[in-house]
Amino acid sequence: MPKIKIDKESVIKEAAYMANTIGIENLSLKTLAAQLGVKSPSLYNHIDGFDDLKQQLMLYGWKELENRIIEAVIGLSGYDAIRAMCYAFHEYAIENQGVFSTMLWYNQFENEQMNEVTSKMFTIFFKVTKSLNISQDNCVHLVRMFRSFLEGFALLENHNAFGNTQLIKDSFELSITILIEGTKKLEGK
Amino acid sequence: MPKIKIDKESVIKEAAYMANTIGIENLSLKTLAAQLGVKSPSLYNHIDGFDDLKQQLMLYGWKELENRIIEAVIGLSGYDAIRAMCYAFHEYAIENQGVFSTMLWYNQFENEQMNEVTSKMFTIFFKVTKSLNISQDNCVHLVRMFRSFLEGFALLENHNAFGNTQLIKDSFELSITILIEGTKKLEGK
DNA sequence: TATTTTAACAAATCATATTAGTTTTGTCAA
DNA sequence: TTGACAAAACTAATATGATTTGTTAAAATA
Repeated sequence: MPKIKIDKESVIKEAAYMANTIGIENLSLKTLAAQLGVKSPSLYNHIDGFDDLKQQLMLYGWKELENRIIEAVIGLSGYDAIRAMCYAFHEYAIENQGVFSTMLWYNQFENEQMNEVTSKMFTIFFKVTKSLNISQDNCVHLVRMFRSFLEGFALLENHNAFGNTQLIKDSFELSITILIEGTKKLEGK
Repeated sequence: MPKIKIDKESVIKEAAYMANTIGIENLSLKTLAAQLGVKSPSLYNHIDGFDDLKQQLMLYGWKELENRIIEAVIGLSGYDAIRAMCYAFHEYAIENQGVFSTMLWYNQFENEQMNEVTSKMFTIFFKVTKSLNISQDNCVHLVRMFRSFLEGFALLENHNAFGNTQLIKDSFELSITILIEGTKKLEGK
């Protein structure tokens, strides 16, 4: 019988899948290894332990999200582009709850890779806001504002912190509208 | 020599202190017990395990924050009140990082106590927005928007996800201004 | 084919949470 | 004052999962 073969990519992809389906809090090296058909020590040939796995998941997620955002923004500009990016962010966060939670939690690892991957993502945002005749400083503030709102909203929604499910879409829509209206006031400043 | 005596309150307070100083991820029953001068099994006379402890921390935090918010809003009304509440929220979240992270993470426990304690807090917010001649539905959306932004911003700031430290206060200030300006557009709707 | 590398494995170790059962301490009623 | 009792500490044991170590089999390379 041939040995089961895994590699870094399959480990991370399976971990992402499991995190999204059974929840990040139920993901362990033991269950992940079992799912892959190996024993948990074998995972150490591909990752550097449990914390490293979660960091990999975080990087994986930011890259995936970046792709989604790039796709979403194609052919759009200005406030339409901003709105589309926000919706793409939200959609990804809701559809990939497990991975998204690592993206929230493991942004504290201030290494090269991390800064690179998130800055790359928010650079797209940044470029759009700069096209709106808003000062560089204010663009930084705006990106932070949108990012804070988007991460906070998705976190709360994923944790069922909002009551009525139906109204959540309305809340998101209205919030984005308010943020964009507010942003318009910064034009020329 | 008399035995060391602890009770539920001292356990939770010490846990809160430790979470805020050494970080929630370094808090364990072992270290907490050591800090209190007892052995970890003794803690089970006062709490129901580690998960319960974190849930208690979460409740403790929301109650503390509620008090801060109430204090902050005294004598103020309308948008001044909203602004003051936002600053109080931010200040608490930054000064109590460990406890705040349990408040973010453990809002998924959808039990009575939890709903009660957060709804109580956001009811204050809610009352202020209603005084602004904004429809009930839109008040719900607004509270969610502010909450999302506030939790997201503090999460990111606490995790050093923003670069330049100095500009963070400016980002917060500008963001609140934008949110409030946007809110004004809902008056009469 | 012979050698080297890769990566899976079993077994052992470590850390922490948790449980079970024992002992100490203080309280309160007889 | 004393003896029963309850509360809450303790020790010892168990369970689970991460991690380390050392072994081995398969695959790759020369």
